[in-house]
Amino acid sequence: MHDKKIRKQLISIYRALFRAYGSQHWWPGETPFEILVGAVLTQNTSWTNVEKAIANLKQERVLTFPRMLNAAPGKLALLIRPSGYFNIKTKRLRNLLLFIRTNYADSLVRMFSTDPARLRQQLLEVNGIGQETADSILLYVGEKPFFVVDAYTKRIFSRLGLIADNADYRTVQRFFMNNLAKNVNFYNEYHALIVRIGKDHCKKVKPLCGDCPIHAKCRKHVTDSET
DNA sequence: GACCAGGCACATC
DNA sequence: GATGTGCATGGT
Repeated sequence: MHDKKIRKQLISIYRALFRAYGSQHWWPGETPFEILVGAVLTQNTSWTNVEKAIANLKQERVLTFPRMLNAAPGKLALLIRPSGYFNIKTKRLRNLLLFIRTNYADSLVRMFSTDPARLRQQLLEVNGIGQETADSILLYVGEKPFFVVDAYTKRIFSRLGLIADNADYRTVQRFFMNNLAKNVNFYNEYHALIVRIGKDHCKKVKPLCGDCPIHAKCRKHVTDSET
């Protein structure tokens, strides 16, 4: 196989991004619980809106496990309103917390001391927790080496010709995890850098590749696909 | 005023 | 199994 070439390419893309943007210091959040909540709130939502919601939660002092679960759902919904989908996200947050209460006695430490692969399966059974949210929780809260795949990841790496444009989540995740060392800090930074460049250069319709760090490859692929 | 954002579940074919 | 739709706020 040409695995070696692909690995080198993935590393060189990472290096180019890191040179351009430096460390992203992810996940933005002060406590594991804040990161956990942020993972749900940011579903299909810009982080600036999530920040407003989290600020509300902090101000009303409900950003702890017991207080959030004790809060009236209506009040919780009101506080997270700026992050959008506030009714469904209220349910999702409560589903997640109730899952942790039932299975791990309100303890994130206890939760992450179980087998990570098994925990991933459990998280996916919680209504409202899909693959990206589960992996974000595992990586950024639990510090388990799961590569997080998001819309930017698929967009960028399919444009680079490294994955199929219709590849499903697990396929893309395996692509990265089979070709990169399973290292938490590395996965953390790589995903954060992908989001960073995605915001600037990889809009849905027209990728803006003017000064993008992986510009040459990116432009080449875009040119190819438009001809 | 359209379009998009660090998804997910559910309905329908 | 693929494809479509509701969920909702705030920034560009």
